[in-house]
Amino acid sequence: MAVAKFAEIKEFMLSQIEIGAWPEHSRVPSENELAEQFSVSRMTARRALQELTEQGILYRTQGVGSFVAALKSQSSLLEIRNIADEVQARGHAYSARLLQLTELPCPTIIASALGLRRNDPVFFSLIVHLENNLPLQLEARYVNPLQVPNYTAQDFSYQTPHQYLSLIAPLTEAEHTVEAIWPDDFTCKHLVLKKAEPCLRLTRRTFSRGGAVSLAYLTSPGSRYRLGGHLNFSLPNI
Amino acid sequence: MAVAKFAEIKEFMLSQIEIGAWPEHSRVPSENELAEQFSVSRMTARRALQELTEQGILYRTQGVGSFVAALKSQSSLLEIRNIADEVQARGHAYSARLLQLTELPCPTIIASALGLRRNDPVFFSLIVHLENNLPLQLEARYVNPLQVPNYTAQDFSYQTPHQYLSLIAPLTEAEHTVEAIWPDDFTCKHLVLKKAEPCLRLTRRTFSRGGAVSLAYLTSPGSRYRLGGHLNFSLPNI
DNA sequence: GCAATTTGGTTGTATATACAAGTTGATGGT
DNA sequence: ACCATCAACTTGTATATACAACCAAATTGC
Repeated sequence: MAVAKFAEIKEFMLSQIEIGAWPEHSRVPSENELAEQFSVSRMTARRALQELTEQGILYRTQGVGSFVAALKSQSSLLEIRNIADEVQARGHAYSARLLQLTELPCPTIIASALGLRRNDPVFFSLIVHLENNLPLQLEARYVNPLQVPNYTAQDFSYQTPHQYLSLIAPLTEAEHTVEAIWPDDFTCKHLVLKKAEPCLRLTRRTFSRGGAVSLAYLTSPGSRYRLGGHLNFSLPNI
Repeated sequence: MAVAKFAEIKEFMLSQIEIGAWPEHSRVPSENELAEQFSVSRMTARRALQELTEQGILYRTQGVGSFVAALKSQSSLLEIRNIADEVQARGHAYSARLLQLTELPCPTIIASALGLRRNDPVFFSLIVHLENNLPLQLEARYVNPLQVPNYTAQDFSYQTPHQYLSLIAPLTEAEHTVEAIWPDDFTCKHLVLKKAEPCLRLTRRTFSRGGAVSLAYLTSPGSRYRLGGHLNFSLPNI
């Protein structure tokens, strides 16, 4: 068997969800309906539903049916906090200042991280995120233009890069490192630090189905920001 | 059916693994053997094996058999790096210096984190972890004596608290926050920092089946240490 | 001795069937 | 109008069966 039948059904259902044909919380075909549509036994259709449920794509209720789960928890493992949501969750005012949004020749380090070649065009954005008009985070982000061709046409005062990228290239994987650094003058200036202080720098590389999407450096003053919640460490440190 | 048969088989297998009857990488009964032992069909026995495999408890190879997975990945979601392993993985020499290991009255903050009452007895350890004799991390840890009554009797030059706790009270949950801080004089002294520099402080609260087990403050110089790999953020920041 | 083949055991996929357990809505009767 | 019952449908569990894919060791042929 070239590819298993239950896998075909999964692929079909995933595509329906991705293109929006089956929106969040909408009902998906029952085991019996899928079995008939795909000319398989109920147990095979069931397996597809089952595995999608285990992946957090669907939720099911005995006696009721199967439904598309909320996208945000499409993969709870990959849930990444969006700083705008964080700020608003605290009841504070979120705003952003776009400092730069251009295409530039790709530096070597970025190229290897994004699977590009040196001096290939790459998109770059530089944004300050503010909480109650106080700078909270400086975001420097490189974006793979092959994955997100319209990146530079976006209005990032309306939505954060993270929000936009989540729509265009849904996350399949994310890689992070966290460092404590001494900010350079440029960073100090944009974070409005009267004097230098320890900063937390989160380096985040995100992947979608097609490969690496973006590499972001998120720098926050230690006095104003900390990472929290459940962090899980699963790969070796450097 | 009071409890599903496949669940009974899972419980049995888990208990065998937990008591050590089935060590790591040892072979477990095949689908057919389990089916016969429990008087169920092969498909039911298969389900037990399958689910344990999805949980990372077992690994299976077609044509060969099913085996107990390495304990460290017993729950990949909760895999927490042990600094001794990290250092040794880099091919460097790991050592530790035990500065303090006592019982003391529980401070208020610690009490609420561990589910104790203020001034209840709590264990406290203070350890410096060294890489090639250079201090890499200062570990201050409070341990719930109800969960780990023999904590103060351990020899932590032989194994790290993390290793010991993993044996006594296997992790079911972990909560972290990461901050960039300015180290105090005490920390500077024990990390042998000639002058103060930004430090990464990881606060880690671990839970076992019975509840909160320990609260650890892990402080490392930014120049010598960074957190890396796949970090997943699933709960709100402060 | 060595290589090719066979054999037996294992996991992987798929089917047809049966019944249990839960939800919902319709159909009643009071 | 209200409640109880029932019918239809859903997911959950379990079985018996069949064949495919794969691996390791034994057997066979040379």
